[in-house]
Amino acid sequence: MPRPRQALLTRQRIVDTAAELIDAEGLEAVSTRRLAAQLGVRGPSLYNHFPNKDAILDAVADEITADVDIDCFATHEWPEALLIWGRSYRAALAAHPHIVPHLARGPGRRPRALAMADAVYGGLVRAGWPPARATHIGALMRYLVAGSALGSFARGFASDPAIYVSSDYPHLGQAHRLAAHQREVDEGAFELGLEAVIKGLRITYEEVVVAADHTFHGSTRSTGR
Amino acid sequence: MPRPRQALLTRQRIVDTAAELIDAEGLEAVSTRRLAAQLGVRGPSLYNHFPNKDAILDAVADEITADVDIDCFATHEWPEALLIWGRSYRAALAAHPHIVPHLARGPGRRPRALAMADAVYGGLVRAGWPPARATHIGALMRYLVAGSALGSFARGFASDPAIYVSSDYPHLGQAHRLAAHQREVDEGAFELGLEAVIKGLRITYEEVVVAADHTFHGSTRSTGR
DNA sequence: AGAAGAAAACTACCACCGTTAGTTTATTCG
DNA sequence: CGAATAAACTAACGGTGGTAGTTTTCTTCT
Repeated sequence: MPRPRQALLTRQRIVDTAAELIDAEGLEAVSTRRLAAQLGVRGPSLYNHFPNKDAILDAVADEITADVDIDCFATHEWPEALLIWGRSYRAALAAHPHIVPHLARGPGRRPRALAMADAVYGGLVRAGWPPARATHIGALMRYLVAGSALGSFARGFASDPAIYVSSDYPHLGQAHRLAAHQREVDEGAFELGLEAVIKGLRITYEEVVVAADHTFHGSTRSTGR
Repeated sequence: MPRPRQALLTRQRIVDTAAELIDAEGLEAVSTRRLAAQLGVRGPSLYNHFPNKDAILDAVADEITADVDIDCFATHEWPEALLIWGRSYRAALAAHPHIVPHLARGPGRRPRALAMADAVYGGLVRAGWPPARATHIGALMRYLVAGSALGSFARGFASDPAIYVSSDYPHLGQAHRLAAHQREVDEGAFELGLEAVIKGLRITYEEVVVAADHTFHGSTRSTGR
């Protein structure tokens, strides 16, 4: 089949189909040939629209982060903004957990990931956080979001109770039940962590930012508080 | 070459060589044929010692977590224990960051990972944390350790400044420098997170565990909230 | 309008991957 | 001593990401 009268593929259609395949069967199930088949086409045709497979996954990842709320950094104080952003970020990823391992490689050149990093960093610095601390906070939030959305903790436990009855693991008698409650566990752990982090950061903020500001009071530095 | 007079391979030698290869060239560089070549042997010979490639990676991962300090849960109060355990866990993984993506799939059947989960969970429950909370705390710590050891945040930024000068990202002007400071950033973020989490958990502990214990003082029951 | 060039599908490969089957020979066990 | 096991091998299977080159259609330029 040579060039068809009406193009069979679009970047958008490829991205959408890849996302469906990832959600349904996981990252490993996505091969160029399998994805192409789903699109009614042969493998190499994808390379007319993307330079390589990684670029396709990048596009999927970028799309998934499209509706993460980053405006909150312009409209809320930093602690509330972190809360809103973190929850919407996690929700976006948890809806497509299989893409998270790809996403965990870093923002790379995905435009929305960069815009997000920019908004977070900018918001925190504007609030008075020292730049290095702002970077740390952004990284820290990523750890929580990615780990929890991936479900890396509970998912790994087997649902077969026999594995955990060994006397080597006296406290893991109920561990097989984790597999069934994975979503609740990972969401609960995220909420616990998010709130603990923000509580802890408020304390640090008083010590580092507000106290320092008093020392140099009258400086032009904005504190956001 | 048939069976040699002296066996060429040992499980230990395979695991060590795999670990070296992973550290030197990353997870993707490890193929059965490549690993076998490094051992002076052909690919399929590995299957005389391991059932499949995944089992080799599991063994590497388990070895790496060998010297994580979990005794601290028997010898220290829970906040100090979390601090010691978290730091030694992170240090162990950060020494071999390329294995972290494999490890992030969960404890699976790796005995040391299970022993660790057992010690953490047992220690927290013994300290009075409700079982569900103890699970959450363990998961949360894993998120921090894995995310930070993976270097997932800073590593992803390109060292080419040109990418970040776009007016779309007004605050990322220095982002290209993150690539050079990756280790410091990820370690700093981990420390910030660890301390914030423990600060936050201390507050929660007072509210949830101590207060409840006063209410039912003298009872042996642990409370769900 | 007609030529030139780009675009989008294809087929045919390439080297590599994890894994299995079956072979040969050395060692170990009964 | 014979049988069974163990550890290496070769050969092969189906699958992978990706490239080269072909055909045809669509678009663009003169």
